Amino acid sequence: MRFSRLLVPTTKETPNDATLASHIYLIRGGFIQSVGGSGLYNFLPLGKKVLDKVRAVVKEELDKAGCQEVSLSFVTPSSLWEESGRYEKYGKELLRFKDRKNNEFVLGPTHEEMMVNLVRQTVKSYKQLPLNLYQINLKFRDEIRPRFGLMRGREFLMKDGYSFHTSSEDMKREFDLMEKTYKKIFTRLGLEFRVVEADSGAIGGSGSKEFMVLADSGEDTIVVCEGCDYGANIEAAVAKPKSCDTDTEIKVVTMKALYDEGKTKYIGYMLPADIELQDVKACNAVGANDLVECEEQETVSMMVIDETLKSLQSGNELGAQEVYYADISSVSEGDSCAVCGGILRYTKGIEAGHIFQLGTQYSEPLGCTFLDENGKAQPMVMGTYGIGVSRLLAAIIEQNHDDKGCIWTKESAPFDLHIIISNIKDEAQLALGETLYEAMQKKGVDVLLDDRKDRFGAKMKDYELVGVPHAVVIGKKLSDGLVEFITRDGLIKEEISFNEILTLLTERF
RNA sequence: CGGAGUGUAGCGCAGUCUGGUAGCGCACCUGGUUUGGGACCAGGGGGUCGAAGGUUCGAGUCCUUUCACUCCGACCA
Repeated sequence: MRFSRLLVPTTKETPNDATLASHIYLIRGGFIQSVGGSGLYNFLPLGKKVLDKVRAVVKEELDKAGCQEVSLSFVTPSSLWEESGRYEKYGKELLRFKDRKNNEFVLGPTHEEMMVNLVRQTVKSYKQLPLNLYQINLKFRDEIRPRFGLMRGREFLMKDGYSFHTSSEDMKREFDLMEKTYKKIFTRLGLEFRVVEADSGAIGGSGSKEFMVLADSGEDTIVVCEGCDYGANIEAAVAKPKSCDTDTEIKVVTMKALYDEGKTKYIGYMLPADIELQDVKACNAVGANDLVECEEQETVSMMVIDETLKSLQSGNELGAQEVYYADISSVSEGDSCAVCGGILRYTKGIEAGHIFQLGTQYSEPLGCTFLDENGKAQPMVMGTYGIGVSRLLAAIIEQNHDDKGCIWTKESAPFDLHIIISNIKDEAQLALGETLYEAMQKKGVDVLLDDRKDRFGAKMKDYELVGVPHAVVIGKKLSDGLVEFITRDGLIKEEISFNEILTLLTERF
């Protein structure tokens, strides 16, 4: 591609709403364009190229693991969501609308219902299982507060996969396979990441793991062990229980739990005074949709006692109708690892992937069953696996940038090689540039030739902003027989004889 | 949903207090000079001032209503 023909609106100025490096450089580098704010973006040619490259890596690894790609209708009849019970539960993030015949639809924020519907209509026998289907398609979530560019847009590209099994053992085998596959994907994309234990959130299910790209700007706090590879989202992290005895000081935190149809309950949470209540664990412990803070209550309808106090507290003296024990304590930095006893630390991560063991949570209400060897109908056991593909672009830049711009990794870069002709009026420079450009193209290297009339400085700034891994600069020193080979990561410049540059490029690419 | 703020050219902003025919930088177009770190000179195009209503001889500016967006918090791939 010739730069002079490429639509890359790079800018000097940073957009005023951008605070994150990935947001700033994706806009400034002309990869994406904001659509009237509010978390919607157009992908310009460069952004689309990167998106396609990332998508290709995801697809390749999934296909190798035996998954099959499909594409589901983005617009989904509301009736499917009513069947699963999520039409009520999902809340305002779900964009609902009507067509001209007044039929109700939703714009898919995730596609469990749609995929289960597809499978229940086509799969009837245990002989057809297991099955792992996925798509890489648009999702829409009407986020309360979209921000950070591609990190949290309302419309985004997501890979969502769903597997169907005859038993939970087989589902767990697939779950492990997906963990391995995801690790390969993130490794190929050149990301530093950590697989952590996670809370299952609104999608539901039991075991779940998140793939966290490590970056200081990440929105999630994760707990990692210094001694072993234990890692967990702070919402799900567990530490080695601290020993408690009758002298341990106790506190009770009162919260209001919100349930379907506007029902509320007051819950008392009892835990050691020096440990903070972990909200997500606390919410899960009582099966509520949400917890809100409230005034202290004289009586509560339910008392949840932290497991560390199990042998010491009965809870009866507090007058609660029901008493449960659960892990509701949060993990602090410096706590001991439950696995190896090492020291736990906090770090920040970007949630780029999430895999769940779903079980029969969707297959049962939606009647997705198969006939087993005895001809008996059984609900399929499911797993679900997601990757935020457009978010990955942001994650790659968060992890790979400097104060000049993007530094794309090999498998994500919009081009393999960037050739800069310093002054196109210099015939020798122009001729060498064209020669290299043609030779590389013939070889199948995706090369960008900066043949614009601009001055050297402007071209160099654009190169640094766009962030292709390698560049050749053909400039002033050509009169001494030299060109420059640049590695974007670190901006390392090597002077090469113009006779040898073609050989070097041929070897490297 | 709570708190704060902003809507004026493609982008970034001034002008609003004190009403009087729309301005700056970047970008864009034309011509010329320039070519190793976002060039310079000269000329040029581009706006129902977020929307609706009101006050006034006259509204970007004052009043009322409304919409949108941004930032800070509680939720999420």
